[in-house]
Amino acid sequence: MSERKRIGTKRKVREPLSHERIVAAAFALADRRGLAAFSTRLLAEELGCEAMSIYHYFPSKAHLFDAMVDCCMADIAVAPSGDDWIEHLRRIAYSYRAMALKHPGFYPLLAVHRLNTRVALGLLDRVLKVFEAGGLSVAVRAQQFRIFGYYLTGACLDETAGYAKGPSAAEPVSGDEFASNFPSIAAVGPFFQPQDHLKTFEAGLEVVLQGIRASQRR
Amino acid sequence: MSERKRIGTKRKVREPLSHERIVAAAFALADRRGLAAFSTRLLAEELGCEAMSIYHYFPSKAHLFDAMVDCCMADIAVAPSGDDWIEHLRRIAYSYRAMALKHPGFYPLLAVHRLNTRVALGLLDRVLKVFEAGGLSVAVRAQQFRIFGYYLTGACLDETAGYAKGPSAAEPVSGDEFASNFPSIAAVGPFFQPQDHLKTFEAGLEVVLQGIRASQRR
DNA sequence: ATCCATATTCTTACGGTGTAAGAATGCAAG
DNA sequence: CTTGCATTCTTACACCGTAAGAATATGGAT
Repeated sequence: MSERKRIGTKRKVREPLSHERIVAAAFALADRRGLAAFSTRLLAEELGCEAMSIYHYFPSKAHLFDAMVDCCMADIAVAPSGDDWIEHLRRIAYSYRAMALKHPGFYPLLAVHRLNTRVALGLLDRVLKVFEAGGLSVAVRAQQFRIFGYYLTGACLDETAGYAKGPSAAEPVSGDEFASNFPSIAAVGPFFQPQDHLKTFEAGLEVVLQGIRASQRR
Repeated sequence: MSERKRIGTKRKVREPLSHERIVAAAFALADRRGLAAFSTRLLAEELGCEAMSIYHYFPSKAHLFDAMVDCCMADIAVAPSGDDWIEHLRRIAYSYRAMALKHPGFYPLLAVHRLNTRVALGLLDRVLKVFEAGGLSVAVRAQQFRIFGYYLTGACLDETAGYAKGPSAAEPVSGDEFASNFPSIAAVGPFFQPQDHLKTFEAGLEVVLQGIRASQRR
């Protein structure tokens, strides 16, 4: 129905390519089929174009991934939201997790990606300012910032690519063998369900935040 | 000088292939050149054979990776080492980190790998038994076990593939721009050196262990 | 020693990948 | 319409994992 589709009465059934449309399609493909299945040719198919057309917008697959990382980072809300800096960190943590869960297929790449674009550095800088606002010395906030990041990365990685989801060629161990050979795992199995993830994330986050708050007195 | 090299006076200059030799060469290649550069053909070159010869020992690259994961898991010491279960967890954590740092190039794969081999499940089972020894209820130990794992994964991932080491196509931001646009990162930069990693890991680990101990009273 | 069965290694080939080079097409301004 | 530029496509190359089967080595039976 859009006017641009019928200029010159030629059937131009496709939206023209753009950075935004390519990134959106890339997320759709990565999150639906997984990173291992991601390829420029499949992405082109998703976009209704040829693989090389993508290269007019991104000079390489790595640059496209950088743009996707930026898109994720820009999604994380770090605007100040109250007077308590710990509460501010808590909100950042939830926002970060929400971003990861929004892109479960792509997140494992983000978790191991070098964050040296301006967008990503800007986010890290703003998070560090929250630690500054808490009055932590430079050495302490360097340390606590990293610990905060360790926890977020590990938690989100587990929720998106963890024990139950990562790749492996080994055939699954049968239920019977499981119960007899790995009884301790079998016992906690019922508590490793998706509906428990949020509570677990919260519990760990509170411990980490408590550690950060305690570091204030140093 | 070994006797098998000169049977029949033919120059048989190469050790025969074996699971162990292939896994060792795979670690050497992955840790030296990184996972992105890892290929069966390069591995074959490292071994002095043709790529397809590897397939006599491992039915696929994924199976080889599984074997490498098992090798890493078997490296982690979980033998009981005293009466305090928290101290036991602490030792497991240090052992886990040592394993990760021993294979910095391979660890990022391990971090996102599905752990469903018997060796890996055996390790997880033994770690869970430590939580049982602490007297935690099944629901609580399921949660605390995961939090423990989140922290270890995130910390080791950062030390092996973190901010400074992951892949990215973006050209690095210049020092000048860094100082003026990302002053908070620039301030903590001097405290992001490898020699600080161990102290940071320890600090975060103690916080997590404190949370685990606190969960005992529930 | 010879023969054979088996284990080990290599050769060749196929369909996939990222992407370099340049040709074809579309479009907006003169 | 022509010209120039932005956009898209075609073709091609080197590399990847690995299927299929040929070549070779090895160790036991005769």
